[in-house]
Amino acid sequence: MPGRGTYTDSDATHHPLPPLDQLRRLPRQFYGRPVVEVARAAVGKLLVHQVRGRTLVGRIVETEAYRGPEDRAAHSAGGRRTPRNEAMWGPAGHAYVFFVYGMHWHMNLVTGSAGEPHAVLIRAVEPVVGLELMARRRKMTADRRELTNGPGKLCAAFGIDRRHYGVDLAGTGGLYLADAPETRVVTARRIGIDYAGAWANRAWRFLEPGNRYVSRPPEGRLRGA
DNA sequence: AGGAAGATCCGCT
DNA sequence: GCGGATCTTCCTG
Repeated sequence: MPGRGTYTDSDATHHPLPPLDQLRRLPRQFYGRPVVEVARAAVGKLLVHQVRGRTLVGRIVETEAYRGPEDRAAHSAGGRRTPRNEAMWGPAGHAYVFFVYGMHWHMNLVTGSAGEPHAVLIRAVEPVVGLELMARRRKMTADRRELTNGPGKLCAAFGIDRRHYGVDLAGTGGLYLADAPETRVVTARRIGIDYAGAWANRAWRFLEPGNRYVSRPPEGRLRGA
């Protein structure tokens, strides 16, 4: 068993991280900025889920910014406000969780000012703590990159679903982001939104180059963010 | 009221 | 690489 505030060998990554008992929850101001800025800043930060005495931590290695109502790729495109995407209009620092393809959950960070339907999709994390539980939920061994290398996969591994719709990440709940050192970030086109016309070409995907948990390597030459 | 599509994943070839 | 899974939401494509 790991001691308090330490990582086990199997949990260790090659990145410098704060001790487990000193995780600093990111404050609301982190989210209350322009969505593209938050998407970039979120890469390298820690996704933490503490529930029933268990702690899961993942290092965010890939995000995407969605900026409705102009952004045609966003669920808030055109200002269509429904019970499903309602959380996008809410205050910064809350979670927008949605269900797609009849079986997958995705998690977003609501950003900017209330009334601006902007959000950051968390597309991939590098597992850091709680790999055993993640592996059990994902029905695979903990050494595989498929554990958390996609937006639906990481939600399955972390047990994130409808129960987390709208929760306050900057409050006192068990789901939140924690601070971690900056890392290298590059941009790319967003994935799976080819229907969005010119908006599909925006470089609003942010990722840590070379990280094996990135859902899928970007096409073409990498551009620094 | 009905159908189509979806910010995906998985297993098979 | 490809197609099927699976189901909620939204618009009538």
